[in-house]
Amino acid sequence: MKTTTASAARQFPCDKCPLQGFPHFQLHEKEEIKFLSGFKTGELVADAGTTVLVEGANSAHLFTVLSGWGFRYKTLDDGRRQILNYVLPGDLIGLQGSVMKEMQHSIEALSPMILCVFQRDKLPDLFRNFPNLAYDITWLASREEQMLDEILLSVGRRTALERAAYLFAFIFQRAKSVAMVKNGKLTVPVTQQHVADTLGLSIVHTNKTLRKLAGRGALRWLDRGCEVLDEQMLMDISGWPGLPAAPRPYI
Amino acid sequence: MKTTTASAARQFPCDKCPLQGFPHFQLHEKEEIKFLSGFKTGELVADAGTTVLVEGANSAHLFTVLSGWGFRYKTLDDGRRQILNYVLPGDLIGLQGSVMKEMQHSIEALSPMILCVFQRDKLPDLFRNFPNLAYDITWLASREEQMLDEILLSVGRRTALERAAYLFAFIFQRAKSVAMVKNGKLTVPVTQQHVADTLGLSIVHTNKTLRKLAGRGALRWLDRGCEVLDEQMLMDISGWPGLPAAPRPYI
DNA sequence: CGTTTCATTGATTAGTCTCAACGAAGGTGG
DNA sequence: CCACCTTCGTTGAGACTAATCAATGAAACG
Repeated sequence: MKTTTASAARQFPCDKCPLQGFPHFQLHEKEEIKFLSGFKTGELVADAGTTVLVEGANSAHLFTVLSGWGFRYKTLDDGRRQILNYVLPGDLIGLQGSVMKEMQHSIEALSPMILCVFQRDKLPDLFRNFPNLAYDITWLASREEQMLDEILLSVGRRTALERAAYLFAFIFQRAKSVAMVKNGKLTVPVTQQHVADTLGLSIVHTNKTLRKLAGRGALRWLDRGCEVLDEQMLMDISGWPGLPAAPRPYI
Repeated sequence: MKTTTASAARQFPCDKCPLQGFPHFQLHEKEEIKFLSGFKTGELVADAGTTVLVEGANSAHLFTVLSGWGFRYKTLDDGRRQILNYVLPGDLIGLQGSVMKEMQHSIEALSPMILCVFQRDKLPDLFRNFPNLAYDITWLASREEQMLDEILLSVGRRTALERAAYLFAFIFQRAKSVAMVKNGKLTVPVTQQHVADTLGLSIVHTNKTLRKLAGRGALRWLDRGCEVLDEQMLMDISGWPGLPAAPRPYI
């Protein structure tokens, strides 16, 4: 397991945060940006395959993803792994570690990532002086919960084919909202092992399920990733109505 | 489907909140209690089987459970149901409906419940003037996320027997922390259909799995509920390390 | 006293897992 | 530059887990 590579370079001052550019992202007040500039302690560049946060660590910082893909996961003692959710630009990670005692899950980079690093001990300060930002954090926590609800429904009650279709429709829509979809197409940088650990299936059965979806033209498997081709077909197969398009905050 | 029964009677003023009595629950400041008294609009008494919150409703209030059992769930179009988590005294429910546009899940009472009802539109006021309470809400949202992480790990990666053992160990510990366990025993007011919809299994297989656990003496199935007998055995079977015993807030 | 809900059980079927093997691609070191 | 190794995707066969179908009994209810 690779360790994270820290980088002191700060390429993105908060008033030029790259997240500002995304369509549904709510902008901050001047005062808030000023505070956030101090709240932010730097940037972390993580290579693909890197573990960004480890379960059990309590020294965790708080991060916002500026670019790249990652995933949250938990493992059982014997090594069985469950991927809980994927992490995309705009997502806040490490809140559990800040609010509770320690992180109960790990986070790993799927692609090179740039993370905005916040100072955990200034969080009370944020709550005291910037109620709107505090509300934003709560909003983001609620959203994560809502995503988990839907993922749990899927893993618990959908068939393998429906589950796989849901997963890629879901990822596609999330990616679309942060401008990662180019020309209606998207390449998700995962292996089939990742997909298996997300869906709660074996890797063999995952392969057979993905081939079915590929056979229908819903997606195509590439070198080391999945190209989503037909969002609508995936939604039809899974019976998933899609994500509501609402304005969203970020920190 | 029964509808909820509203009750105007207010039996519990905030300074005598029954949740104060529980061991790990953090107490509030006087000022906070004063605010909460205004934040609270009344109490809701729900009978067993009653739907407290419906998916899609956006008029939802915010509630804290004062007593009784409930569960959160989602359903697919064809009726397949997934129970997401159980709801016990001290839990805050309806936050998704307050923070996002609308609820994406429903909540139903398993036993008679008493809920503390809050006025959703005063939530910004709370964030503005009571940062500690705002932090508490975030804490509770984080905790829900953490529970969901663990449930998802279980549904995705544990065997049927491990899953069932985990479920009742988990419920037992949560119930213990709010003094619902008497003499080391607990009766959970669920049917096997509830258990099946929690574990992502069919009802037939759930029955066979529960009989195995009963055969080993870990639990006993009663009239309409499950009596947890051997917490340690359930933890051993599931390989679940248990809940951390930390002080927790409530609203 | 019929009706409904819930738990239970056996038989059969379907879905998924494990085992095993192999090919393709990429990386590494000699 | 090539031989070797590793990772990843793929496929088939057989075993096993869990779903479905079907039927029954017990208790609660109106």
